[in-house]
Amino acid sequence: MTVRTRFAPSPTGYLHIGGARTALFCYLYARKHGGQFILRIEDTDLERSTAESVNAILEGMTWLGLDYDEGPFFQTQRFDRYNQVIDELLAKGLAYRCDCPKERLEKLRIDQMARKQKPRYDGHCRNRRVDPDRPHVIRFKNPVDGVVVVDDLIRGRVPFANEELDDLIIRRSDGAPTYNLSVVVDDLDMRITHVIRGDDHLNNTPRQINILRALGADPPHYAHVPMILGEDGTRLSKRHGAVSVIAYREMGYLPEALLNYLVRLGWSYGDRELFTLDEMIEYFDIKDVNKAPSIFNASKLTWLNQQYLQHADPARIARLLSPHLGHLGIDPSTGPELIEVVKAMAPRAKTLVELAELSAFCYRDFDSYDEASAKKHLGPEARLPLERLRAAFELMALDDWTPEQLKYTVERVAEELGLGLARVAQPLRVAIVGRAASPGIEETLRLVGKTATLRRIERALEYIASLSAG
RNA sequence: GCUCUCUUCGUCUAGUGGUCAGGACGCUGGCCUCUCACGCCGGUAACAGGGGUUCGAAUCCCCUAGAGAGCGCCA
Repeated sequence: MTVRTRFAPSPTGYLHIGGARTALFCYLYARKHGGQFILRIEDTDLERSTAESVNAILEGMTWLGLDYDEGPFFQTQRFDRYNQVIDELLAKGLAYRCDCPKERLEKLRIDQMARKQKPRYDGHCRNRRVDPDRPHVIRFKNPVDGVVVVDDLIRGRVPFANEELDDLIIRRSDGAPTYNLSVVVDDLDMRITHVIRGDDHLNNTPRQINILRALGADPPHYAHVPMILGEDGTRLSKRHGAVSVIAYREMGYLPEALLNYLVRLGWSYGDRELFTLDEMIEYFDIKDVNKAPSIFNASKLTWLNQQYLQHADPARIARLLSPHLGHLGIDPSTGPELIEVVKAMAPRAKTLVELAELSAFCYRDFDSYDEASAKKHLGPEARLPLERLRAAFELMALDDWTPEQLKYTVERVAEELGLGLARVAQPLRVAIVGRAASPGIEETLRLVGKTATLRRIERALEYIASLSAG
């Protein structure tokens, strides 16, 4: 039997970090076994489901590169099928109509809580005849005794006593089927072999198995992956900052970095930290996933992103960087070749956003000097080196404005003045970049270009003069 | 409250009866060096607690504590 997994988010928000990891695990497991990965949108909650959320989820999946073989399927388009199954259950006496008013249910719950019992439906309508023409819901007749065992690929054997379960609603009074029913029917119809999903569904699983059995089907394999928690150890939510996958794209993260981070959350392969998607597929096994929840650690993600930024194809990074430069009001076509800028700057940036900021000096004059850098390198003693550099640069032909010539020129000026290279290169760097950090000085000069270099040296000289005057 | 689940450095993890408890991120000392980043060498820091079983326990059993999830006409 070929492996078939599915990712089944409900479109009530963006694709979040936890969902993305579940999707990744489903994807990897299917790919590893040469099976199929299916996307299903669980939108039976008409109240909260939105088209925007569907788009956001699709966008997230596409960005991450988690391509699915079938779908997206929408549960709202399968209501007829669910109702057919519900009617079948009804006809076979495996489900029943219930018209218990909400007040009764509410009172029941309060009484049970008061008696320190788990709130459960008491089966009041199990053997009553409820008029089909009056408002009612359909409940599944859960077995009253015995044990359901969830044989989980990650948790192991988890037995549940049927007496802990109650007769859950499978069709609402408005005729819409509920989650537990539609999931079961879909997984069955879509021939899902491995249900890989969040930990929060473990308690639902025995109910679903019971429905499956009532339908005469064998349950699929289950794997419940632990949750991802925020820095404070509570369930990841908006107040922990960015939780949507798309937010990470906006913050300048690479999809492969996010994927790499996510796969290592709850899973490992020896001491290995870096994985390409193909390597993940090769090494991943759902059985190796940890049982304990893990805390989302942004600094490790950032480190991974830097690793990928360092080794990614410059042409691709250039493409991804353009919009971020745009946000800063920079048009890359107005300056040095973007790909050259990327080659020089990308290894020093942690995100695309940072890369854009660090690269801005190549395209426009900076606003002001970094205070500490100016204080350290643009004192009176910087005047002479800068003047000599200006003179030397002025004499250079545009054709000679190459890293080799520039390096030679800077070194020569230092030599002539009997200064260490740092005493010359650093003032120059602050003069043309605005701060004391940049690629090698010759590379920096080349990117800035002759005109801007001379203009900025002039500015630095004025700055130095203003210090002694002021 | 009830049911289920989980528990190794701050964080992600390796470990499946005998290890100086390993790696990674972070933090940190140093080297490299025109600066930054990278890289390299080093440091920091953990078996939740208590009982057993065993010659020997992070590893097996029990209890306690803490954490998470579920208990909806949400998914």
